[in-house]
Amino acid sequence: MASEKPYHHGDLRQALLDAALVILQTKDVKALSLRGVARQAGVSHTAPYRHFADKAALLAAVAEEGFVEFGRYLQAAVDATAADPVASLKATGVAYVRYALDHPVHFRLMFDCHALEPESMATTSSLYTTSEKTFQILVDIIRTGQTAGKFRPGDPKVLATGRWALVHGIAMLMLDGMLPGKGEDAIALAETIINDSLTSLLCSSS
Amino acid sequence: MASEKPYHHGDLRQALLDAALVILQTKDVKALSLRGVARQAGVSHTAPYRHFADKAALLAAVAEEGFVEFGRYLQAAVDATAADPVASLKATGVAYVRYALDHPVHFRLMFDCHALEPESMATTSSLYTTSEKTFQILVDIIRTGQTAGKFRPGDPKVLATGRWALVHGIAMLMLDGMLPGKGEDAIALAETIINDSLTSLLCSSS
DNA sequence: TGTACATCAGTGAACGCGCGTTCACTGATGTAC
DNA sequence: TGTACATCAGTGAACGCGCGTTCACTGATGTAC
Repeated sequence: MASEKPYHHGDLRQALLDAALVILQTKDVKALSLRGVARQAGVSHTAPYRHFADKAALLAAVAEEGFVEFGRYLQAAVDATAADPVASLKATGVAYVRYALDHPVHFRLMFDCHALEPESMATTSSLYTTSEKTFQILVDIIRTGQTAGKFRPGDPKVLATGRWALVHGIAMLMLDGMLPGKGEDAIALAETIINDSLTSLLCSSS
Repeated sequence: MASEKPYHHGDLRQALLDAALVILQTKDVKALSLRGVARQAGVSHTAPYRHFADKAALLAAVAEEGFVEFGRYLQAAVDATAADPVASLKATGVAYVRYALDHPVHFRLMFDCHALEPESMATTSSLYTTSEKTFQILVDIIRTGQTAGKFRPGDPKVLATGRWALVHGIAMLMLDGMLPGKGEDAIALAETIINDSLTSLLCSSS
């Protein structure tokens, strides 16, 4: 029986992150408190301080975990369309929006955390590199497509930023309830917009 | 001398909204409290209840004021380019981003408020119609451009949504510190992306 | 013009709440000899 | 194998804070006669 809960937890750090995940699935960002996370993990409200310097550090860790999972969504889309950069760009765009709709509160938190004060950069620097990697997926697709002569020339970072902004905007507007449709209808709308706007990237010759 | 502050304020409702504006210029969204607004307005912290049912109602009013000002930014861009729908679309896009960078906290609040519970819809319905009007500016440009044969055919609402998502994404990513550059450099990057992506809307014949 | 009264706008004390953080502590674990 | 001790992980009381909201109130205004 594991009912005899031991004094030492084993891996409280991970348990706290999992608890935060549970909370994010049902509550608002502002409901994500240090005390609430500890409560959800079934531990005293000061225990988290053994594993995180302060609340900001915990939030940054939660955000980073989000980026890792987010990266999986995008990578899966790339893997499914490896041979075709155009299809990859479409698929990652849809995956981007899908992640946001699947994890609305987490998604918001991930980008909120980026706006933290520079002083707390130290605790969040790994968050920064993780999110950088996510963006890199997009840049790589563009570069591959350019090499293959599918996409028009231009700084791949700038082109990727344009795609990024588009899908990020779709995701955000949907989370804020500004666009019509729910669930798969919303995804369908996102797909339409993503595909429509893709022509601006294509080589006119192809 | 107006130093003899009268018991009755005169127009406390507007004064509270102005006070909220002042706070939004320097503080975070979560620092925008009912008590803080009253403090800023130099009035007791219960006085706002004479003019707003609760905190949500005050925030909704602040958000709505934001959309009005936001609409002025966009309309000015349209007016400056009235004859040319393509130029209008570029100009409104840049104006969109500029408003967000000029009023970062307010901008965030405006879209956060939209995600309020349906139960508080009653207090915020005028917020909804105001923000609808703002979107309508974009739709009108597209429609005009289509009539003039500049833009490709298609549901103007869907096309407008694509443009909206793009500029909204740029604005959001910039506010979250995810894109490089500050001030006019940031605007320049936004302009590049906006102009680049415009080709997907143009008629290939023109 | 004057007076009685209803209405409205703003006050200040009080409520209960959850929060982040600190502190001295205790229970459990591992390590050196 | 056994014991002493340092180290680590989690506890629970306590702190001060700002918040949204309620309540009975008081000061000011306007209106009916």
